[in-house]
Amino acid sequence: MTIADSSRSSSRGRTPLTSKATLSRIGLELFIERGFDQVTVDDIAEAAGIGRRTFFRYFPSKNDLPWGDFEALLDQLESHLDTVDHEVPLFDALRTAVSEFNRFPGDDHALHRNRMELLLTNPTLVAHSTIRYEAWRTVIAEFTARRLNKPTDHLQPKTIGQICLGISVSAHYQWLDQAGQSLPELIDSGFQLARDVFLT
Amino acid sequence: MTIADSSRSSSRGRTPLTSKATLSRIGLELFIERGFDQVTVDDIAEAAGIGRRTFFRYFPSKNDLPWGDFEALLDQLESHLDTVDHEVPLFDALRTAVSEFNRFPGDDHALHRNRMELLLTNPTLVAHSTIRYEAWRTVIAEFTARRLNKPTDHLQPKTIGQICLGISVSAHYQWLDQAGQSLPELIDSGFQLARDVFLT
DNA sequence: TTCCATTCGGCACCGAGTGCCACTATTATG
DNA sequence: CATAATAGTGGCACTCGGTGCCGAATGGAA
Repeated sequence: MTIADSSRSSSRGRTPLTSKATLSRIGLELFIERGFDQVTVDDIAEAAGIGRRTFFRYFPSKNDLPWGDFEALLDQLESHLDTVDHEVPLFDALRTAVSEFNRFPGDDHALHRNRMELLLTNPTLVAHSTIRYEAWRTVIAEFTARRLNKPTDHLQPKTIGQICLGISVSAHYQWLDQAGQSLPELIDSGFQLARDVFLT
Repeated sequence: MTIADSSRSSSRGRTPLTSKATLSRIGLELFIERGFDQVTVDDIAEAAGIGRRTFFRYFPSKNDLPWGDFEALLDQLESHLDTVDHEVPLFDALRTAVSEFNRFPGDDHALHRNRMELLLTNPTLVAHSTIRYEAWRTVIAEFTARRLNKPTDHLQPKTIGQICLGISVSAHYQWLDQAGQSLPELIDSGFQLARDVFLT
């Protein structure tokens, strides 16, 4: 078992000095404080009390730090989609799922906002995000493919995946630009506004 | 005037040893032959007969090489959109514009295919592409904003920009996967298939 | 010829990321 | 308790992309 795995139940071997979650938190703090490009991996490693080499055993790159446990959120989205009633029209199912995927309970609003500001503002992170987005799109595409009775790699589900991501991303930017608006509602609006255009 | 500018009409100073176009061609050849990650900037500089330092005066990064003169294509898209009749529904205007933007005359099909394969396959290039895409989306968003009588930074035009890009990209992937299909037609289909979902 | 603008490219440097390997901590086993 | 097996740690050296600096080379203009 490698160190990158979250839970270690097998007992042999040295105890890890830190965790992905801890490193992510420390890194995020430094990034928010000084800016992503002004923080080196050495800085993070030092702040976490580990060696630079060890850092790269927890995260494959500095860019992955701000994402935290994105996979968990993805699983959440996936299992939510599994439970959607078949009576619900595809459009509404997607709209609701994407919207709810971005509803965060109470107190981590500020943190989440800072994280998203980083991810959507810094050019390096914006570029790197494409890799994360792919998994997200796949979840949408698979659901859509099931609903439409088509293979996952068909043009239609793939396109819908891209579109949902596009709507979500552009709502995020809007959310960052203008404080006070609810992200889920912005996403919902995005779906509606897009539909308006598609109806000519 | 800097070296990055395409035409140099002012006469003073040393004559440039090469050009962006030449460098792009040389780089692309090497990338296709050996793979993007297997070619270093030193390799390209050597093949072009210039110093490594000079390379970075022509291109800000190795990642920018495969794109060639993308700006020219963008201008083309923009000026095409300027001439679209106001009677044409927005959806059709976008569908046609994006589709035609990806119609390439005759003989550079193979080259364009290789270039796109590189850009859409290599992770580094996929990541870097986001930067290029932004300009593309802006062209779409500005047109849409004009049409809808809304500010460019409004949620709707931004979202439409993202969506058109998403449709285009997913059609590109389809085009790469299955030979023999026309890219413009795939894009056209993508728009239609997306519309189908949006109509529930 | 001299001046000036502009390109060239070597050099030294930085930061991300990797392969290698010895070291250390921890648990299982005899 | 001793020892083997296992897994994390981190130093070292290296590659590669990218940048700042600065002097050398080039070619038109005065």
